[in-house]
Amino acid sequence: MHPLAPALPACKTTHRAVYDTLEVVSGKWKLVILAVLLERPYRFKELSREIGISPRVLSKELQELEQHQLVTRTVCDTRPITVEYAATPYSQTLHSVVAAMREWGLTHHQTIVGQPRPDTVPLAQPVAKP
Amino acid sequence: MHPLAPALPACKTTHRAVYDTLEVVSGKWKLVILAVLLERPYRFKELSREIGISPRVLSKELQELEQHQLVTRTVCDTRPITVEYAATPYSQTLHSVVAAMREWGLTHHQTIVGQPRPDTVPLAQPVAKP
DNA sequence: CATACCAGTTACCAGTAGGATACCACCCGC
DNA sequence: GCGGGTGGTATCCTACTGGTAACTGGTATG
Repeated sequence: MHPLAPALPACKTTHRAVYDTLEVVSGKWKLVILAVLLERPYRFKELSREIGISPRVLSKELQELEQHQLVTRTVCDTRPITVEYAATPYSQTLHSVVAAMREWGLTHHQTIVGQPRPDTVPLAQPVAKP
Repeated sequence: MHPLAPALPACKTTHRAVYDTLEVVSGKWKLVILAVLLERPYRFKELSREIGISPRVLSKELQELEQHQLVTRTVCDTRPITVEYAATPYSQTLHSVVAAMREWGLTHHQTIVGQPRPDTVPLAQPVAKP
């Protein structure tokens, strides 16, 4: 499996590895953001609207992801200047994690609710609060 | 992929599914506990010592996992009574998530630190506090 | 009887994650 | 100048996460 990994006292190795991963992608949003960015690059506000996260929090999350080399931030020389966030090659290594969570979330939702999410519906934004 | 899944407006579907998953396994410990329990059943204190989590928090996490049908709690009729926690068949469906995080954690640690974790060392418990 | 282990529970408390809201600077079209 | 788009920051605040410590109640061991 991992050539450098030693005798593998399974439990210790496993739980520490999972713990290490969680330290990087902890919190309510990091994996969600990553999941979205792994599909295609997004701009800031676009991302904010897409997943429904306030700019303050999004900004913080993106900075942390950038520090961990999981996303890149590129300023595009357009008028209105736009900023594009994209998943890095390194974050591709998280793809299996995200994919697994995606699959599980889909089937779990059906297990609980008994029907798939109404994804294709016009999906009125949570309501733009009158 | 999922027969019931419709036209798949990829982004929405993905981020919601990941979000759903995170609602179940959020927090610092749930996935760690699950990772360990997926290897074999554990008793309460055993688990507590293994991953270094206080009884209060462990108790709460286990209850939540139980509510989500991800672990079972069985009281064993031994003297000192022991309680065994085990992963349910349903939690097996999370195995790919845990496995992916395990793998990522292992390689990530090497990427950052440059060497694998010293797993096999005697691994003095965080120090049993005198 | 004292001590120790089991599986928790309760009380207390600090740090923070994350939400709401407002605001800034920049550029465009009108 | 005004309104609307961009990408954020600043401020404030609350609820929750999670840690420590102490305590219960049962059984076993010295």
